[in-house]
Amino acid sequence: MTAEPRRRDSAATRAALLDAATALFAERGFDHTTVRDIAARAGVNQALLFRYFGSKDALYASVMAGQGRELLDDSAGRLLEGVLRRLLETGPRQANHLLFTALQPGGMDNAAAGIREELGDDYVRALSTLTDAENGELRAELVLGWVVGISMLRASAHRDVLRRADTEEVIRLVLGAACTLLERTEQ
Amino acid sequence: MTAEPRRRDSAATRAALLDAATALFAERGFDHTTVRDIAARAGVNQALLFRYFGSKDALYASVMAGQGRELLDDSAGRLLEGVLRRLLETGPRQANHLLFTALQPGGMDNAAAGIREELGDDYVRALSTLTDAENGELRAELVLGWVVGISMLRASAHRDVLRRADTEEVIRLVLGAACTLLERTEQ
DNA sequence: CAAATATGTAAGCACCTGCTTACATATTTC
DNA sequence: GAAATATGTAAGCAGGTGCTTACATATTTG
Repeated sequence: MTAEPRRRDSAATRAALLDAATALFAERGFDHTTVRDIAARAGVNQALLFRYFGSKDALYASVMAGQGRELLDDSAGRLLEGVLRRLLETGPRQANHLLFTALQPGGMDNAAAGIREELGDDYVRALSTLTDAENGELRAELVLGWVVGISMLRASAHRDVLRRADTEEVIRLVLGAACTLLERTEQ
Repeated sequence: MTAEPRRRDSAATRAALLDAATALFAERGFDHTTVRDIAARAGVNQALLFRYFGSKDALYASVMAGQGRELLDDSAGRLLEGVLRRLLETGPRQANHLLFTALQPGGMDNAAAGIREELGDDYVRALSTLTDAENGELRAELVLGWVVGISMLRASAHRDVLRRADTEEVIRLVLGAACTLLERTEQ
């Protein structure tokens, strides 16, 4: 078994491209990330991006398919708390979380658009299980919106109140307010 | 009395450009609005955009200076309700309100960046007068984040729960939850 | 009226973008 | 080992972007 890295390894370069794209899309958003940026960070020729993924949109779709649901890994009850904690604990640099690049308007072709739609639905569905009010979907959507907004503000270059704030304090405040919307609190 | 429109009128074309830019930035965001789009909607030659405003960034700064504070026109107590109502009552097309284009990451030069900073501060300052908790600023920032997130979700192409929802119902839910943050509370 | 100035127009430049092509070199297959 | 294939590289294309320039025409000024 030769453990030496092969001088050519399609799987490795594919993975490097995916990692670089994930990081850059999260940092800068879709529009402000160029295929040359991605290839450079991956240490790879940019033509390979198109050989392995076909287009920038398709690469974005791959990124979202792999990473977009990471925040959903919590049990239903602790979902909101888990989402907030992960959001608040990520470094300021990647504060503009991937999920929320999906909400930016315009751009994006149909392949990527399909992924976006599913993703939002998944979060809303998970959140709406937390309440049995008749308008549970709306309540869940409002809570999702809160998380989105907090993420946006954290990513905003000039506003640092949220970046400097204590994680536990933020979680306490948000959960306290949100539980008036999601009637069943964490168990 | 010549009430006839003059064949050449710098003030009028300047205003037309400003109006067109305001609408397009709100609809599509900064990046997805081109100077040619703006000039076309204004019915004006695009070179005039640069004669009257200097650059696309400077035009954006002018737009924000003029319109960005429109949501602030309410008395302090009713601020949140007023902001929400205006937000929810604007047509879906311009749902991506101007204020929130300012939160998109990257891009934007220094002229525009200065305006953005002030703007957010104004909203937070207005909101933080509503609570006397020691971390009032953080609480205000969280509430601002909620408004931002709701606006983002409304603007998102594929999610229409918030667009179809009853305005009064949304306001009732958000105010009910937010008052646990902004009321004169414990501690 | 004539000169000076303000306003409008068409064309294009320099740069960046996603993407493609032609080719070189490594790796596998027979 | 030779042919076939997989992987990497350099260069460039077509289209879009913000912005500039050279010029035409309307309006104001003396």
